[in-house]
Amino acid sequence: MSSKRYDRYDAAEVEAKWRERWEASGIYRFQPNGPGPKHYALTMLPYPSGNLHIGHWYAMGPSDTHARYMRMRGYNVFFPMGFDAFGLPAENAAIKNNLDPRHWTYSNIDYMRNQLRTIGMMIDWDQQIISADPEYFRWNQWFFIEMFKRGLAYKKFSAVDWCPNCNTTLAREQVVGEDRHCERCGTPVTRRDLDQWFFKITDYADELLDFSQLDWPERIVTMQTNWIGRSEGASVTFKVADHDDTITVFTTRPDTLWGATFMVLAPEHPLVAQLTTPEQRATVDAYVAEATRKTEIERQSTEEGKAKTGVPIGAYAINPVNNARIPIWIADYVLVTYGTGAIMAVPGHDERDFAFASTYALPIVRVVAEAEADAAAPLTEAEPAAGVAVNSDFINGLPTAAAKQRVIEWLEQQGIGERAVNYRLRDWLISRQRYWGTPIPMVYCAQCGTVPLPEDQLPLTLPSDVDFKPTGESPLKLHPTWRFTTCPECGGPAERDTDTMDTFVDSSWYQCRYLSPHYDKGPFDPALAQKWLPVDIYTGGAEHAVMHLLYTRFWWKVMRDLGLVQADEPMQRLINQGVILGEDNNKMSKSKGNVVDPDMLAARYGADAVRTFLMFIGPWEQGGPWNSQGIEGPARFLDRAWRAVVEIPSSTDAPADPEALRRTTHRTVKKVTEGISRFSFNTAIAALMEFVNDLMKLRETSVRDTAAWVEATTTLALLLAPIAPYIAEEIWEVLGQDGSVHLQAWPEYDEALLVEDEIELPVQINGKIRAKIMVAPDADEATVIAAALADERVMEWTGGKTIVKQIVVPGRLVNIVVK
RNA sequence: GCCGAAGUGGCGGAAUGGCAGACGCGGUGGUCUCAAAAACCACUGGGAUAACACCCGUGUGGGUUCGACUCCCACCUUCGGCACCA
Repeated sequence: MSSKRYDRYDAAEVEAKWRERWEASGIYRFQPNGPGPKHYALTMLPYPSGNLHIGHWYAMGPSDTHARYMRMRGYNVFFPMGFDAFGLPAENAAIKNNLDPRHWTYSNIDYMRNQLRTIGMMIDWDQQIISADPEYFRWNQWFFIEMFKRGLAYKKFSAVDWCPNCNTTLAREQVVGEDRHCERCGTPVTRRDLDQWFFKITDYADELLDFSQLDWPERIVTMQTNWIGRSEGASVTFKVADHDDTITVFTTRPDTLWGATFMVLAPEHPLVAQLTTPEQRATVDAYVAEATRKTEIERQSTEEGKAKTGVPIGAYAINPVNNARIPIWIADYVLVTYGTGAIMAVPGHDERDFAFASTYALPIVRVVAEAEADAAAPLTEAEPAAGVAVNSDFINGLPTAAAKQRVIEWLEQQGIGERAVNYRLRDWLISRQRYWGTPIPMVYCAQCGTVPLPEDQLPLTLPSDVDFKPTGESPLKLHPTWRFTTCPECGGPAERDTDTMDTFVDSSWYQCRYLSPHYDKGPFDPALAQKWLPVDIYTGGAEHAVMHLLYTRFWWKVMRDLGLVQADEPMQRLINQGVILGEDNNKMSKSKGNVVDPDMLAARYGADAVRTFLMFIGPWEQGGPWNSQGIEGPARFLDRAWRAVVEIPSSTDAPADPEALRRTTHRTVKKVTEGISRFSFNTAIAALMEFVNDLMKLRETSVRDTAAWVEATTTLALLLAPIAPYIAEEIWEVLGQDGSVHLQAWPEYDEALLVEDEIELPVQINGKIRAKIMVAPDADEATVIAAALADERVMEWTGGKTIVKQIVVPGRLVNIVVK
């Protein structure tokens, strides 16, 4: 042991030292062909807002801990980082402060990269990607064109969601909440009719519903499943009386066709205008106008089931099963965006139809009952439950499931319907009327139509001399020259698409690009992709459940179908960390004044302490409130760990058992190993705290001069390495060990050392603990019971009573049941 | 309304059928100091007691079990997600 005195651990100094040394020695460099099985650990890349907040630390520190742990376990770990650099804040800053979004973004990135370095992650910055780099977004454009060629990218004129604050359209996933507000800024969206680009994610709807190859949180699986919203049923075509037109509806209950007593079209349904009779024209026009106004302003305020409104259009449809003339109505409870925008109304067995029929005195017929005999039972409310068909001709008596099948067969025979599946999922709208994104690489030519740019014209970059005005039109459209070009096919005059892509495009495939960020023969190097993809563990927030996490699965499947990747899913395992709240238990926000500044904390306590505390707060997946006093605990713990190793005790005369220390060491290895491997960082740290507490006591005993002490302290450094990488490295160095602690193998524990010579066993009488006995851990049942019954306290409780039963759980307890 | 998760000391949490409250924060008392800070030591769920014994205790009410924070049923509360999806 050196005679040097280490009296204070100076986190700032030590951390700065190791940051430099690590970077100089390149211990975190990506080694694509290095030894060990590959492990690709990925954490969601940050947006370069300009400042790293505590939530970033919470997401990244523990991810880094697990990645470091895997590396010490012998895996060749890739744990990259980059920046999701396109997006509105940069452009809004441009408008507000007259700053170039490019400059704003890239200077933020430089600043944040330094903040990220502070955390102490094992990032190889040579692998970084920045999505706003032309060498990156060029491949967004390449993918777009590939998808266009395969019909997976298409342009459509339709009613779309518009955020009046962000001044752009949004994808359906990006409109949230009851009031249908913009996911980004919270402003309620409106509707606009626009010509926009879509990615055909619905082509993959069924495959996206298959989660069998994923180890993802149940919550996310459920959210995606609900979002995709598959429902099975039939499409049925109704003739319109005295018209050549037909109306097709989607129903999940073809078995209730005999109960369809009217039909309802969405007010926006294209046939409304043609079918409305002259007498009804005025009423219908007024209703349609009102519905349009409502949808634009407040959409459907879903005051559950209340006040369903509608008007008849004067036309009638023919119910194909019984040739009944049923009136056609329009009502805004039927949505033009779902199914065919038209329904057959079965008031007897659908709550909404029942409410509507009740309001407008339309006939209600029972066609499902609990038993055939109940065919005439009155209906006082809708009965959507399954049963048996009644009043339904050839399906009478059939249970609902069989009845559905029978009717579908009949419809198919008649040629008026077929089995059909409907999804709630809509295609992904990716056009954005903004500047700071990937330009859409398409050209519109009067002669040749819509033409993709040839590959040698990629990347199509953004002009820098742009006037940023929140006009609702893309600044690219207002640029004097940018949009004007020549047609790649005929060479004639043509115009570019002036919208840019949704920034969720950037993050849909970025994990592939990290492997070869400067590769220029394709989106990524296929050899590296072959070895390193898919991602093994992906960590990040759950707020992306039906946006990024759905888009990236879709994108991956497209890449697979393009032959770029092999697996079926992009990220094997997903862990969602929780959210760090302010001390007041509210979401951190500047306006609430409850924001915690990680830079300040790192300066005061050290990055190690901040990391450790964040992991110690509680289960990572749960998040929780910050506690500015709470960080003192982990800070003290690290300081004590340091002192346990370096402080020279005044005396080591007190006797102690080195074997007991060895057992403690090995038990700690087991607990920490189990904790980190199941992302239960808090219990791993608690085990280390106990260990350090023990070491603090034992350092003033004779064990300090034994091999057991050396084993304990080196093990401490190793176990601490993934959690608090700086202090672990410093301890490692002080212990005189060679190389970096981060290049060492994770310690193994010896099972034999986990066993105590003698254990304390609680003895219960009738399920209540009354005594404790000392026995050998492997003592047999008879021995244990004998020892228990011989115990003085046990005899007091059993005296004069009959022993009915004796339960011995080896190593855990004894229970004696008496009467 | 539907779906999902969660309710444990003053606080964050631990224990997933076997000693409830590990570990940490906070608190109380003490040591050191001229004093303070830091550090260290002891105690810290409630009742009761001089102290022990003992009794109660994991949202509420039932149940299963030798034994339940843990499993089952019903309910309450909180937080998320979806919400006229035919």
